[in-house]
Amino acid sequence: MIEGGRTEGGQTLLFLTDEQVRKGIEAMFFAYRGFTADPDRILAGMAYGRAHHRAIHFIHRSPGTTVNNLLSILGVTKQSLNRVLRTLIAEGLVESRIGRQDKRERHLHLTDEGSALEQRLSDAQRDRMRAAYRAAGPAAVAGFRQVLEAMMDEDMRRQFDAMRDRGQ
Amino acid sequence: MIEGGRTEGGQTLLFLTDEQVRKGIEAMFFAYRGFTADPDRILAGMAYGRAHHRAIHFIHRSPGTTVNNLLSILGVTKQSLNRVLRTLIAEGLVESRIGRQDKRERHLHLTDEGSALEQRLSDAQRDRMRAAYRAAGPAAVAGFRQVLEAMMDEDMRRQFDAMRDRGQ
DNA sequence: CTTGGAATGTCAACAAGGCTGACGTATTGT
DNA sequence: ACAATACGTCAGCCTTGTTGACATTCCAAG
Repeated sequence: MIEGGRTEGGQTLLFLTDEQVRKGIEAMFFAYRGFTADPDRILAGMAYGRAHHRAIHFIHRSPGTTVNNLLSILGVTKQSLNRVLRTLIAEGLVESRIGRQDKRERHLHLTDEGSALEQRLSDAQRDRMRAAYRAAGPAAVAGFRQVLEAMMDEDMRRQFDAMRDRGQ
Repeated sequence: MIEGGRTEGGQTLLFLTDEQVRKGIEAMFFAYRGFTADPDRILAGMAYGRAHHRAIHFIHRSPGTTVNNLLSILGVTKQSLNRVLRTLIAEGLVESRIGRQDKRERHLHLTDEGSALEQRLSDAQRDRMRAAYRAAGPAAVAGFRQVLEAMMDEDMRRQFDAMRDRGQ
């Protein structure tokens, strides 16, 4: 299906037709829809959307992160993020603590209620991801991650790799 | 990194920590950003957006497709799609031909100008995808596709597989 | 100690692109 | 003749992104 060859130098060559690459593009499109479908369904009833989910996810992932840090991870403007954070704080899902060293900074934490929602959302998303992983097998998962990482922008890859170090 | 085992029955078991699955989720998030970044940049100057890109892509992919068909592929309402199609038709990028057998249907085609834009957009996106494929290697690409397909909703997978048959 | 700049918050206005609901018009099939 | 289908359109709403302008608070350098 996808042909690969090796030169003497050991460099991998891929003989990819435009058609094969296009299938990859479309797979990405459809898969991302599935990827967001479950959290979207959960959030549909509430006054929250995908933007709230993303904020909650990364606050959960990096408790105490600053607004600026979150900004660069999410890749949106502070005004856009602020609107989301404001509602989350007002609704008691997120707590914003003034920094101790630098009192300009706000450190963000999930409240118990926020953690509960995070759990609900990520459970749904993780279930789907886990099912996909199981269906595809370990080798496929490794390849999946490799291609995704190669598809990121430089800055994002750095962010991602930095999070890898801190993670697990 | 990701451990896999096999039972006697031949069924693959994956021992995935929540952490590993979460990394997959975040990889998906960051990669999708990269995935759309290039077309977004191109479209930023024009009066078009991601929605126009998607319509153009699938009209290019299935010339003569009907509005209803496009609707179910894109997963949006007809009002939403109509807004996009209206501008594309008005700007002369898309042509809408009344069906011959069923005159209620409109068959959509790209004009030369529409094809030119499609080319620009997909060139950028394909370059990135191709680079990622090359960086990751053939085995990784196969795995990538397997996981993506497993991540889709049922209906979408059917759509996708149907397009596979017609494709290449 | 003053001041420039950084980090944050907030207001206003706007646009893209989703959505629902309602309605109109051809056309087709029963 | 009539119901259903395919499509277009108007109106209004929501989320989430954008820019621009401005206030506040604080750190750090002069």
